Formats: sequence, structure tokens, C-alpha cells
Amino acid sequence: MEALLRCTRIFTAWYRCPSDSQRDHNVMSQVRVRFAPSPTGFLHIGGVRTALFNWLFARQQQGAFILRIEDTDQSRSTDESIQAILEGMKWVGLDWDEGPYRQTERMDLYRAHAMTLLETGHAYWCVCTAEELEARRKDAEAKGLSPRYDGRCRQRGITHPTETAALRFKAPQDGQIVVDDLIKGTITFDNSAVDDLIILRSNGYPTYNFSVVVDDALMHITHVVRGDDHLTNTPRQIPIFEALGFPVPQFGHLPMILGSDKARLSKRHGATSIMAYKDMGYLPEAMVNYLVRLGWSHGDQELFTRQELIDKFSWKSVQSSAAVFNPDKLLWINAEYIKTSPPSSVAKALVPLLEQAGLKQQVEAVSEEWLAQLVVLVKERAKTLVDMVEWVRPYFGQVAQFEEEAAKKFLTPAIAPVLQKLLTRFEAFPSFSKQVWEESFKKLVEEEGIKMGQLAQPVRVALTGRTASPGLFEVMEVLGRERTLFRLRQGIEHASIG
RNA sequence: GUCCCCAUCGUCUAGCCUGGCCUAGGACAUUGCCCUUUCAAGGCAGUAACACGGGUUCAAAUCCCGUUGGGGACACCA
Repeated sequence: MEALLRCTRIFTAWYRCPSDSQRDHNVMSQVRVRFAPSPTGFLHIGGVRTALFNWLFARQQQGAFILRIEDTDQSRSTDESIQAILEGMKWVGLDWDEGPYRQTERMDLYRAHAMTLLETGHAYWCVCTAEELEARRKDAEAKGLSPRYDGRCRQRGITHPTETAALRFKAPQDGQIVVDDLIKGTITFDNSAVDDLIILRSNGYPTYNFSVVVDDALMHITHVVRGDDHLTNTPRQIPIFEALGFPVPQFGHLPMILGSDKARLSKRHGATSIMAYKDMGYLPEAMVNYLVRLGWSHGDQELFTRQELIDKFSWKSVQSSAAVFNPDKLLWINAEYIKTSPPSSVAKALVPLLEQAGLKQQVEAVSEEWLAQLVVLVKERAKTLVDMVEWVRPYFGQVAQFEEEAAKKFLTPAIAPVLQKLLTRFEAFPSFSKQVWEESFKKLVEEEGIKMGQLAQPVRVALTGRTASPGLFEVMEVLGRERTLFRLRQGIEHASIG
């Protein structure tokens, strides 16, 4: 069964299925969803969230998740954008079962279906030019009217189109379209509000509203789940499915993501590209967790593993209202993932950032195990991997880089003799032991009649160069005996000079 | 302008469908305290919301209508 489901997921592998009847049954009942971005820029977080909901549903239903690139606007689509989309999808771990299909590779399909509509009387040629249309639209708007196409070519019955003619769909003019939306519930549209939309441009390219329908139908999409901004496209698309004789899929419209000013999220709200979050040191799992929770919930639970997400996901618990993107909460979730993810995997994600920060050689000189140990040392403190780079920096290399202020305040001639005593005691121990060294440290503090902090801070600065760090003895453990002693000497030297 | 969607703490949300258990729960942020060798983390406590107005009902955050507010769509863009 498992193998069968897997194989029906992939079109090209159909022939491997054991039995045709079984296969047909599976295809008929199988959930098939898609993510269909247009390659006109980077992959933004709103798109990722849409993809995520589709992906979750597909995985839960053991259905197929299809990636389709909607690039019929040849003037705005770029190959770089396609690469950016694929890169982003891979980073957040949204694997697709089919595709990526590109609409520009399917032109014949759209044209053929457009011709079918023409032949069946569901479409007609329109010779109004773009300029005329634009002028009429402006005119209508100025008069406070709806800027819709007036349908003047509808009755012309043009059979021999000019070079510049476009093909329009003959939309139903009366009655209603009722959409039973997975998320919003029942929505009713009057057909009188819908005009005859162009399905084939004068350059022969299909328009969005037509190519989506053809593709969704031909790809046997069962659930069309997309952004809220497509809601009003739905009553325009349903009649096309019907005119073409295709079954109408189920629709679901996800609420938008808003910026802090409640306006649609855009560049001016800061980073919206998913890859920007990678660069800022976010973990993909944290992004996924945050994005899903933005608009979906499961009781009071905040943190979910990916499997939990798949198991617990439901359209019923998807919010119907828009949500404001909250960077603070995302940061918190990221910190949670940094704290709870396996240190070795965090370390792995950290390496590229370390290299970018100019620590390439130092990183190459250490083991993966030590790096993981380093992650454990600082994971409670770092909210992002970028943060972590700074937290971790003092532990590379032989010498400590003293922060000027810190050294000035704590590495003073007054403390130098005490540090010297500590060093002498530590040197007497043949190997490092957290308990033993800490005990020895506390004993010295007691003997000197000073407070912990009076010795701890100078030692901290000596070892790390800074006034803030993880626990001293954890630091020593990561540094190792030799480097600890070396840096202590270095600190004493600095303190003696004052 | 027309059409569509939406409306619980500052933010994400539970509760709404199937009215009473809600003197509205959780989380982020924020404030205070505790812990403490620093910085974090952690623990405890606090501030803070049913947009408004009408109904329906013994009873409404929950159902209905309206108002207001926000968002989206009205392209030979997707």
C-alpha cells in the first residue's frame, strides 16, 4: 500500500503500479494540490505559507504536492526567480512530487483549449486594443462606474481575427456562483459582476485566469488553495472549468499576512524573502513553525514537530482573518529551536555563517564534535545563528581578544595577584575537571575574603575577552586546560600593566 | 465607485459551528520579583481584549441585522 501510494504520486512512475484498476481508484480519490508561484521575484514568506498549507495537506492525505511555475507573463518572469523559488522551497524542506512544471512549456495546451472554447461558442474574438480598453476603463472610473469590459465585441461574431485580436471568454451574465470555500465557508457571487475576461492575449499567450484553469484541470488538482487575493478570481474561473467540461475542484482561500501597520506585507515592512531569513540566522524548522501558526492553531500548542503538523493540520482550524507578521514571536520560536534542536545539526547550519564571518580557517581546524559542544555552550543565549556567531567567536584561536572596556574595568593591577594565585593552583592540576577546578576557585575566593563576582569577572575577561559569557567552568571545559591556562596568563599580564 | 472577505489582550490565538462550564484561557512582547560568578535561560506574579448599535433568548464573545473599521479584487499582471 505504501509503495502504491508513493508510486501514484509520480506521474512518470504510473506504469510501475501493480494493477490498473487499483491505480485508477487511487488517482480518483487521491488528494492533489499545487503551489503555483509566478517567477517575478524572490520567494516571499506569504508564498511559503501558502505552499506550506498545501504541502501539509498533501502529506497528511498521502496525496500529491505539485509545483508549477506560472510564467506566462514573459516580460516579468525570470530564470533567476525560478531558481530562487526552488532554493527557498528546498531550504524550508517543502519537497514536491511533480514538477516544477512551467506554463511556458505548455502553450499548446492552452491554445488548444482556447480554441475548443471558441468552437463551442464559449469564447469570441475581441478587437478592442489595449489602449482603447485602458481609456474606457479610466473613463468609467472617473464616472464612478465599475471599470469592467462592456462586452462590445461579444455580438460582433468575428471569425477572421486581426493580428491584434484577443480571445475573450463569454462569462455567464446572470445567475450566481456559489463557492464552498474550505476556509471561508459559503460565498455567493452575482454573475452580473463578472465581465468577459481575455483568455488569450493578442500575442497568443494565455492569461492567468485561463492557464490556471487548464492546468488545474489537466493536472487533476482536487483542492485549489491559494491566497485570499485570489478569492474574486474564483467566480471567473469556475465557469471556465464548466465550459471546458472539467470537474470543478474545491477551493480554499488563505488569509493574507499583514505588516505591523496592518497593510499587506511588503518590502517596506522589512525582509519578506524567505532566504533573507536564512541569512539572518533563522532555522528552517523555526520558520515553518512560525508561518504555520500564523493563521492556524491547535489549541494552545505553540511548538510542533513537522510530523505533528502533518498529523494535526486541518482546514477547520485555519483562521479566516488576516494576520500580522510578528518578528518578535518568530525570534522566540527560533530561539526555542536553537535550544532544542540537536546541537550537531545547529552546528552544521552555523558553519557557513562562521565562514562568512571570517572564521573559515579556525572552523576547519576544529572537529564537528567540538563545534557541537560549542553550540551547547551558547545555545541558551543565541536567538539566531547570526547571534551565535558572535557568542562563539571568543572560543576560536589561541588568544583572547580583550574588549577594551572590559579589560580596563576588570583586568586591574589590584586583581593581578589573585589571578596569579588562581593560575598557580590550576597549573597544579594535571588535567581539567569542572568540579575540582570550581571547588578550588571557590576556596580561593573564600580565603581572599572577596565576593565571587570580584574574581569571576576578571577571569571571564581573561578567558573570553568579554564581560558576558556562559558559566566560567563550562567555558574552561570548551577551551581545554592548556588554552585556559594560556589565556589566564595572558590576562594576568594585561592586568599587571593596568 | 462596485463586488467579495474579515473583526477576542499591542501581536499570534483558544473559545464561536453545537448559546450557559468565560468574573474570556494560552503564547510573544512588556512590567515586577526569585534564581545567579556575568549575560542569557528558567521559575513566579502583574498589566492588557470580546469594535459599536440593535435584535432573538431565561441566558450571547458565541445566533441574526445594521453601522463602523480594516483588507482584497475589479488588467492583453499573477
